[in-house]
Amino acid sequence: MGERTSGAVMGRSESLLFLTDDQLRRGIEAMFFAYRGFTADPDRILQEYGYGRAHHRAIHFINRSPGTTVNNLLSILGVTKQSLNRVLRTLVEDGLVESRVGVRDKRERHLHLTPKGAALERELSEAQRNRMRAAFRNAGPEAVAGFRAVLEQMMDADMRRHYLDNGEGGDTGT
Amino acid sequence: MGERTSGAVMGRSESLLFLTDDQLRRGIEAMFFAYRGFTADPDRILQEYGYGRAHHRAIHFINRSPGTTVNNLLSILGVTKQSLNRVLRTLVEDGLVESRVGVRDKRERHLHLTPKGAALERELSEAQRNRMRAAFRNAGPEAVAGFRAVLEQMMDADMRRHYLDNGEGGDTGT
DNA sequence: AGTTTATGTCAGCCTTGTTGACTTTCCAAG
DNA sequence: CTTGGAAAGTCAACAAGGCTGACATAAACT
Repeated sequence: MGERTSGAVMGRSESLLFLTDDQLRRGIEAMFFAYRGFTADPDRILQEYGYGRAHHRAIHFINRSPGTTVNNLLSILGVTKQSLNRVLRTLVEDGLVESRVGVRDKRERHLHLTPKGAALERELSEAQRNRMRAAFRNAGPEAVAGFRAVLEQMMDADMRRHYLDNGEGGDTGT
Repeated sequence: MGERTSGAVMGRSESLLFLTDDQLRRGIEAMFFAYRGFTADPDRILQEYGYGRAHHRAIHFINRSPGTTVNNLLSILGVTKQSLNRVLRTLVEDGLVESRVGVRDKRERHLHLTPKGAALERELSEAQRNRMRAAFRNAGPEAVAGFRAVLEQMMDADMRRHYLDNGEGGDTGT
């Protein structure tokens, strides 16, 4: 009985019950099940249009940073250029994304959503935000702060950069 | 300017800043980047063995519920039996999983990890727990409670059942 | 002029999901 | 005892979306 706190030895310190193996396992499963819920609604919508999660990711980050380059998108998404290109090509062909040759550096392509692309983005993000909003509302502001704190710690360091690069926030105005 | 709180109209109520569209978008990206980190370490290990994430999921839930049936696993993982069967077959062939014919109902197969399977499970979950532990420790117990509260709200209702079916917990012993 | 960078593209491979069709086993109800 | 249906397994075919490797082009940099 009692708590196994694998790894570091800790001398029966009271306040570390949240680091027991069982608590960690629960955290792991929470991530697994929650991520499924998190993607479920957009996935349903995407299916109607014949797109997949990869298209959603591209659309999301182009919308977040209009005019972003292919290279920047690659470093955010962490896939190969061949993989991204396949997705991007269909989005351009279908008229959801516009690829503009760079002005200062003509090698670069700057990506923008067309009105049609922006419309799909709105549909997708609305569905996802609805679920997130319900979860946030039911859990309360304190929980939301904790949620974000833990997730931020869970990211790879180089991804945290992309996450913090916008919004930043810091204090929530307490 | 000011906060757009899409969806429900709310009369400038102070305490709902955490429900602005921008906060929700930040939450969405936090999930995206964190899930990548969450799976990164196991993915690296699995690659060495020639397995994928699907194998990890099967191993995890067989370990959590030894003797579980294929059908139960299917409802937890939410994939088709063909998909699961392909993964399960390789795990059985490779001697990581044992599939025992049911005693009471001989149609059912009860799944167990072999010592070899348990060893891989340990290696995988240790890597994943290490990251989770570091995130929990850096964020603190309050944040962990919030993290779990939000994730639980984000799950589909029928998945919450699988999540709560073990551990349960409720209070963290305040 | 030569090198590096940004992008695109072709070809082929793998994992992991899907559907559909079919079989075997075996419990349980008629 | 027979039969219906559930549980499990299998085969085949397919698609999405990862990957590697090789190669092409244009532009920028040195």
